Amino acid sequence: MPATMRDVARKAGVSIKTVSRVVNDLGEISAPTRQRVQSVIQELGYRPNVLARGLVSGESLSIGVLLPKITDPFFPEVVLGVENVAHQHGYTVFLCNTNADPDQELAYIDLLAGKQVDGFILCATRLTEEQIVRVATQHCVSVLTGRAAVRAAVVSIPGEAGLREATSHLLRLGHRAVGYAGRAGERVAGYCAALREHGIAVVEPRMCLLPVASVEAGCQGARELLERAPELTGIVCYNDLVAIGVLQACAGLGRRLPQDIAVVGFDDIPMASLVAPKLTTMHVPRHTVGEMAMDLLLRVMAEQGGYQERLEVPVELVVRESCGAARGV
Amino acid sequence: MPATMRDVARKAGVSIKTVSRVVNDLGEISAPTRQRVQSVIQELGYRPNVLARGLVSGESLSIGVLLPKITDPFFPEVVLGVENVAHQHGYTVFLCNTNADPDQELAYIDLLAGKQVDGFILCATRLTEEQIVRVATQHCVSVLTGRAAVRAAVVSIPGEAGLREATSHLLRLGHRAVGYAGRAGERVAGYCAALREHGIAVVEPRMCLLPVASVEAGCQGARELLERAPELTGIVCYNDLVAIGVLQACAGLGRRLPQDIAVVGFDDIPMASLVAPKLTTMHVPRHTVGEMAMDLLLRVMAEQGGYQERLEVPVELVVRESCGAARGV
DNA sequence: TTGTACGCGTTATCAT
DNA sequence: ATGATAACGCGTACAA
Repeated sequence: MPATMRDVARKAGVSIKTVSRVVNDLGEISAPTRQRVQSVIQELGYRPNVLARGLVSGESLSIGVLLPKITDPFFPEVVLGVENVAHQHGYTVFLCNTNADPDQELAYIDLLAGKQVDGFILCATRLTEEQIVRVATQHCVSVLTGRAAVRAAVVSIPGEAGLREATSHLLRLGHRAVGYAGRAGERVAGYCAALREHGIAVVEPRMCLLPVASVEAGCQGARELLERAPELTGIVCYNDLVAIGVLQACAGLGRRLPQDIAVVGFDDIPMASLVAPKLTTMHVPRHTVGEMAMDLLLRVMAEQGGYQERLEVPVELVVRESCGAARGV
Repeated sequence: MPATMRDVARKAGVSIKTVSRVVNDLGEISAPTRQRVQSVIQELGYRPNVLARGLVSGESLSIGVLLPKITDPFFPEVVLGVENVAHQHGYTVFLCNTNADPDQELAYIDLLAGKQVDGFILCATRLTEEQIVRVATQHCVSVLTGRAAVRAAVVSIPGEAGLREATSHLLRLGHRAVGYAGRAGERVAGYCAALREHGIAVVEPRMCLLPVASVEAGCQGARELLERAPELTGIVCYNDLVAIGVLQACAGLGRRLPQDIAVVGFDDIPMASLVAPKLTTMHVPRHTVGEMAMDLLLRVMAEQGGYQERLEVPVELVVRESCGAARGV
């Protein structure tokens, strides 16, 4: 059993309150007493019980980070960024994998609320906007999402603008038959918008909507897509995982990159520059994103309620090899 | 402010204890009372304060997972495995990045001890064995390491045996001039052992000892290594990151794989099968490893003290393309 | 079946 | 400068 304040107090021959004073460095205490207490603390290896302290103060100095799955290469760097600033401010982070299941998200929020966490960071949440708002009114929350309208404190990844840029890149390179592979949502919208801007018709068979964004799904999807629309000379993807799957499918089908077909990804995960050919992709500063999310949460917690703000993550096209226009790394 | 037991008790017109009884489902209560209390609980959205409960019970139902950096692709899957079984048993996990710095490890252990965590999982710890033992006597600890002798509860990754197998593979393929790139420790030892078994001299210049195991370090190291020992026809690596770095260096130097030179990695991280050529490597069942570590910790926590056990992780050679003997994926 | 009283380790109020 | 004492929210003896 670890030593308590009482133990220290007894052994030092002072009251509990006095021990509390030296532990919390509250001044109002004589030098000799402080010395004595401090040495007893050392001797007993006393360490304050943060839980008991939290019971009084009402804060646990812990936060919860919810994400679909830490094995998705997008998240580790984000989590690192979150943890860095959290730790800097005295917070510890609970990591929770929700499997992209809203019920599990809700369950975890409940669980952590019971542990009195001071705030939540919801990454790529699958909750409805209504649910998010509800959670945000009951707790301090910062949301990391690609979705457009969320009335909460959100760090927003501009999926639509990003895919618009990616698509435009291919279009500018002269591609006309450009397809899309990935999940539904803002990102396809960006793809469609770019086509329209360039006066190109959006045709259904050139889009392959995937339920999940993984290498396997991308590979399978690309196979179907290229069978359905063999005229494609370019494919823009929901993210890098899908793009890598597309790469594999092309390799299997004997379509060479970038000569026969161009591929663009999104996220710039570490893998992106290691596959062959190196992936052209939209770079997302994931570590910074994590820092932004935590910084934002700190503000939400400071405001204590209903705080709203919207931060846009800067994304940037990184041209590599997979689209035949290598200008950089 | 969330509702407390007292609020519920007052509103339901019963005592606190009665509320406690229904919350903890302790029987000894009449059906109508239970009904009434339960409905008030719903109404007020009451949720037990786990911290307060822990103050009494002495357990927080939280554990801490310490690792160098979650962005190292080895860890996410491990953490997922840990969290899966932790969650199954009612535990929540604090994730802590220690930057491979023993001081930060110790600091985090102290911090989490203050939060009354019930146990720690130390991944790839940089603590000395003495320090580990000390921590393990004060707390419930399970250690994930490649190191040989640690008197604690450990999940051991057989680095020596693994590298012996990797090296032997190249040797069996006819390679004689085989080098090593990576950190010092058991793994080089395995490399040396394999050479000796095959009657090949261990020569210093063929080994490149790296301070860190990263793609960059591997790339740089391989450049130096191949300059120093151009006769090499094979390089076994500390892990896949280093191996991928070696791949890059070879590409830069115009050495083709696997014709000119063979490369073997360790860990079988997701990237390993996505780079070109696909990496031959020692597969480590990382998700299982995480489960093992948490299962072990559960046993340690159950025993309450000085529990020792040693689990060996099964590793397995996966032959792909990078060593010119593709037989599988 | 239900309630009272105390303790868990800490902070905070108010005396002294 | 120092110390009683009452919270904080909950479990557990022990009564009633």
